[in-house]
Amino acid sequence: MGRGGDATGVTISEVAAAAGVSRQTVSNVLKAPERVAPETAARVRRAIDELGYRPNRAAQNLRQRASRCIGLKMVSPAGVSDLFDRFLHALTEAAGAAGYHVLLFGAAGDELATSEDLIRTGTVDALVLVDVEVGDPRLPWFSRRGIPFVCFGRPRGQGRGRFWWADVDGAYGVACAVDHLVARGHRRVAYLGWPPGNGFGDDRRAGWQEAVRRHGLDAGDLVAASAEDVAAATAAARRLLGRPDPPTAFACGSDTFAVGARLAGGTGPDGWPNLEVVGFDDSPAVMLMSPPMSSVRQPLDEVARRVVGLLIDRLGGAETPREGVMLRPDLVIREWRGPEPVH
Amino acid sequence: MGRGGDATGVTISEVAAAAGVSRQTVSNVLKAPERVAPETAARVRRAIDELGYRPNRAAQNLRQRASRCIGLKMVSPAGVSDLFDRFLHALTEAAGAAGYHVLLFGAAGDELATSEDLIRTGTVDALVLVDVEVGDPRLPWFSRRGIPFVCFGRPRGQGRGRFWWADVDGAYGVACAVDHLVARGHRRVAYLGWPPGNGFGDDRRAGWQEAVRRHGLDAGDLVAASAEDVAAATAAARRLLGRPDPPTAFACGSDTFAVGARLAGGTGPDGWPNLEVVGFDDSPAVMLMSPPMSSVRQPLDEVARRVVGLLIDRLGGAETPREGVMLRPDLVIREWRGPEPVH
DNA sequence: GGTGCCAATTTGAACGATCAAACCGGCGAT
DNA sequence: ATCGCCGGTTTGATCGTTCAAATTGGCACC
Repeated sequence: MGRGGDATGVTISEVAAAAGVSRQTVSNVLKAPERVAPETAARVRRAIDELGYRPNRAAQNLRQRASRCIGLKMVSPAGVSDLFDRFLHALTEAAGAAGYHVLLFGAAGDELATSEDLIRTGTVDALVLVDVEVGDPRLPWFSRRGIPFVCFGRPRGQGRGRFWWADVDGAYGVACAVDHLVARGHRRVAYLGWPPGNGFGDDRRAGWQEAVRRHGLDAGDLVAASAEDVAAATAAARRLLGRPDPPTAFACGSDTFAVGARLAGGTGPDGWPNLEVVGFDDSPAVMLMSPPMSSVRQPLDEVARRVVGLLIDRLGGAETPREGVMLRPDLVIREWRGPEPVH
Repeated sequence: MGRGGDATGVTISEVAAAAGVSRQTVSNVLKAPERVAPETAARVRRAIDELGYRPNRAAQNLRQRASRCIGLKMVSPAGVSDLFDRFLHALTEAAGAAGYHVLLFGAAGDELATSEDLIRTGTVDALVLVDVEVGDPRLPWFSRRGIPFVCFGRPRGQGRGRFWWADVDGAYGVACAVDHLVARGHRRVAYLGWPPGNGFGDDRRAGWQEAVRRHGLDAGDLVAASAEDVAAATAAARRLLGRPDPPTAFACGSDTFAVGARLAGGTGPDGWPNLEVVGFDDSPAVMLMSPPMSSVRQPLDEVARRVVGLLIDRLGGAETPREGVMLRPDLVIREWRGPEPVH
């Protein structure tokens, strides 16, 4: 169990001496037990336990030319969604399960240079990129320099097959939201999200479009866009609601839009909101609304596992697949209190 | 500028050969330039740039017996507050400014064992502990084993002077909230927070108590407690509001309580809430309420800087200070829309 | 001209692990 | 008896850096 004491290192040589074997045998006991005679292994293991030996990570890293760390740039906490937080949690767990650690680094300064430095110094073996934008310059830049990375978010506008990525099918998620609202009896289901040009924004809007067509609804122009903040979203939703044949429900590109839409709908005399709205991301804020809001939830645990899996394949030298992984989100349905849809 | 190319290592020996000097001289150019003749230094620097040399981190770590990483256990994202997220961001920046990186590790398994392992293997030099509880077992356990750590949150119930910590004065923050409400004309200011026994909960309640006394208000028993979730908080606030002389405003232990209190107060015919409430933590959710809620904001950037500063002192061998740092939060005031206080 | 000293630079030896190759005794096959 | 082989173990070298001590050349001083 080790005698506790100070945290300074017991080396493999000390263990070897204590067990009366060579360094290499100790190493074998830990890394390739099948090469060691059982009784020798037992003796070595006892010495390891008694001395509390733990292999020095820096020495391993130096020899093996790997840090078993993956780097992630910290992004500023912004907005109501704790998406990054949850992804980070999932990534930490997934990486840990694969023997890797997550090393965070700051946003200060040039991200490209900082990232390259982490790789070149061997501080991390690879990078995880989040918030991948249309034509994201990081992808070709890292790729050209041989910097291993995997994206959360499919690369758009630069050839699918050239990078490794995992992503969530936003179109499918919004389509589920529409399906749900239609099943609840709504016929005029609007969409509120980002203006065109934003990659995942376009994707989510396309999901609404597809579902609306599939259900044969005459809601083709019930679409609004705004900046992703509550005030702007409220104003945009209000414009749609002011039309002669207003929507009775909204599917939204994010929870922030959804909060805006619900505010625009106002509340009835009983205090319940007038407008049924489904959000996207399932942020903590939407559960503590009253009544709580349904929202599309991204399978972040699975995304993180896939990202780590791809990373390990990539580091293992697998040049072949270079393919992305698309995952399906779930709609988290929360009971509605408010007016039922009427036609 | 480096020729880019693959990410594999250029070593210090290659630079030395290119510049026609010894390894050590290259090292000196980087670490102790005053020992090197200017023209030699220039030549070496040119070689460094041309080859794109970057020192190997593992080799440095091995030689210097330090990883320049600090470990932080990822805590599960819970509740409406993005406190951890923001602290993590601040810590990453503060650590980066001091030449350290933040290494995250998962919560799976035994935290004590996992943490000790990170230290013993030399993966991290020190730990940052958050969510320090009353009589937290981690503190004596790490301390006994010589594991360097600094807490965000003062250790309670185990001798102030024995550990390094930085914390935010919650009592002061709540007192500010009360002062603000009193200045706005309220005379019956209630408190809603955690039941007694929780360290920072008691602290924050004490701040309310002190302020209420100082203002000579007869609000001594206007205090309620519940679990920290919106439903429970709403119920608890409702009980206070149902009394013969109900409070006209609330100071709360956290934003979650505050959301509950505002919900319990209900809204008037104009849609604005009836009850003026001040929260704690300034989470993103409170800004997007309507009207946005005032809240006490913890100075997390400063906390992180102090934590890193203490850590470096600690690692530098400073045994003397062993003192905590107490920081003052700010009240973020947001314009109130709703009934003015009446007596 | 020898001595001492200083600045500038080099050499040798770690740091702690692991890889590759060598070694060793014993046993079965030839 | 010799050879080859094999499981088990050890030896030597190496990863890339930095610390500590040694070395060099130059210059002033007595």
